[in-house]
Amino acid sequence: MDQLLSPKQIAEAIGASESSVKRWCDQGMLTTVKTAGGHRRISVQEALRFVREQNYSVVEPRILAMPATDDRKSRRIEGCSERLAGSLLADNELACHAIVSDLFLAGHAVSQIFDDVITVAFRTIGEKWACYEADVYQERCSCQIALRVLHELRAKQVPPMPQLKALGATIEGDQYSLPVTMSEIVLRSVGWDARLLGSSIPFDSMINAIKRYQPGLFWLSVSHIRDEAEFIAGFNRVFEAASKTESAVVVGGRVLTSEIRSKLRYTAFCDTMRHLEEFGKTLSRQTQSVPANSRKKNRKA
Amino acid sequence: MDQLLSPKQIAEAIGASESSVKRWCDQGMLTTVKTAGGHRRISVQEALRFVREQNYSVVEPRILAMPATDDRKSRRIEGCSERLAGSLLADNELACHAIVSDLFLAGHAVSQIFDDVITVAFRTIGEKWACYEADVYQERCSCQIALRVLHELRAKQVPPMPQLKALGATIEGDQYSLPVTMSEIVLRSVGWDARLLGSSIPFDSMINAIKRYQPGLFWLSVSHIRDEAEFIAGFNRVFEAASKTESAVVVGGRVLTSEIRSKLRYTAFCDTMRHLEEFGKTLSRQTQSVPANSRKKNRKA
DNA sequence: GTCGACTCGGGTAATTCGGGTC
DNA sequence: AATGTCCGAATTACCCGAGTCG
Repeated sequence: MDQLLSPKQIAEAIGASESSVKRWCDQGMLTTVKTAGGHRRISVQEALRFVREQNYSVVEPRILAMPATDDRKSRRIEGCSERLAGSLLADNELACHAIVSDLFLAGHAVSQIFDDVITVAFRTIGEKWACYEADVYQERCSCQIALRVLHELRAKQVPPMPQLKALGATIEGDQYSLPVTMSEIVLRSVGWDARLLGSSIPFDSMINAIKRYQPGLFWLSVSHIRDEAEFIAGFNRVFEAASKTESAVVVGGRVLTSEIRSKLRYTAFCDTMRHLEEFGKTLSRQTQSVPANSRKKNRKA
Repeated sequence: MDQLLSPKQIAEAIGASESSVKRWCDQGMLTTVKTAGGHRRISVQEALRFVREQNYSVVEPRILAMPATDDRKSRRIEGCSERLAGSLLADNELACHAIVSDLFLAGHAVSQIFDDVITVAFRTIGEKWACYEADVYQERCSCQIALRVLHELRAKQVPPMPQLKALGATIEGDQYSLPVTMSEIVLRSVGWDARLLGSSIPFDSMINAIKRYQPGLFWLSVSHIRDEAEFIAGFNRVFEAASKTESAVVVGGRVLTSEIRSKLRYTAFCDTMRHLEEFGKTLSRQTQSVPANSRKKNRKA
């Protein structure tokens, strides 16, 4: 468990430059181990000692603190879902932010981070809950933390262009805001000006919103259905309204069995965030090129 | 995340000279951390706390990552609720952030911003909704925006000290997350390490959380009651559990009529965020001074 | 063994320190 | 009493070709 960290990681953790850390090592303020090739390696304990004593300062930006810190592995997707689940259950918000933000900065697509890390972590938590190893409040508290992480991620995205409107919501009685928020961020990552109406929106209100905004895309994340017949009827009314404004309708959610889906009319069903990303990308290319009388460049590759 | 700034950057941000900042640091008016080489570093939150308390004006808000406009006019509370309601209904998220940031920078207490601006704005929206001048989706969409604004505000607060634990939640069936999130921020502003469990938490789960965390304060924001008798019974069970761990129990919410309140046992009922702030301040002084065998200074003036 | 990412060393430019003075 | 400016010494940040890690 005693991980060794490189000067660069230490530098990131305490918000200093790499060369400062190297200098501190060489001055003996920070005890190092050397690899065969002469690279400096610092143990987590030593780093923490340095932060606390040598220098009465705080570890601020990153993980250093509690969770088993990581190597370049923090840039890899593998293993992150377990670490995230652990940090969520341990109520370690800082670590959760660090895990996701590292992956994002390393260039992973948000859809991938969501599918392979966040969704998996919450599946793990859900299983523990089913086995009575975790309480409801832990799951809810984890959701709160995750929402804050998502908000921060959203704030880091480049602002969308306004000509590609998308609207999203969950149906009445469905309070699960995590998936629908992830969808919003995924769509924004591929150029849509996606706006979340919110959770638990009545079908009639969705129709009003579609009429007013005339979005190119309307998405619905369904995690809970109160009344199946009512849902099917309401949903198809939404689809009709969307047809009139030529809005694509995308649905997702694991409660939508193929049996239910067979009774629904929609433009696309997305199993994963990756699917949604692909669909959003394709549709935006079309939407952009077809009515684009004004000769505008397609956004960057 | 929360990065550290040098005295020069702080000086630039608030339009003072570098040596003034250094002096303030040395006098303890600004809490600093030091690099191994003895250079001062100040966190963004600390800088914001300082300008808020000392009524300094921020010349370069971007350095402190604030979306503020900081016109002189926008520092007054009056008129802000109307502007906020307008910006929310117009879906202008940036403007909403700016309104709140300006007030925050100008030094208004968060409790005041919540009571006199955000709550009032949502009351306005609610009235429009009742008169069919606004749709459900607008109200929900406004909530989404407001939640993001609140999250950002929360991120700008100085991190709480861990010895003052507080937990909060809404009861099962109550999905109104705005008031309970505002409560969290208010408590954090007066020194509590407040954590929101989430919305719609079953009473049993609250009791588990109280047993595990043993918070000094437990708060409940009640915006909707499904079954009155059930609520009263469940709530009083929570109060009992809280008594065993000597946790204060605070409730708020306009659906709690005096008739219902008469059947509840609690430590305090708070009508407004200001009340909550006052109560939180008083209780934290007690909690802090009573078990303080270790002679520690009360947090600085 | 190849390869991309990281780290080494060392040099240089830009900041910051502390103190004294206006 | 508080602020702003100036200074030599020390510290930190940025850069880059060669070597190392995984």
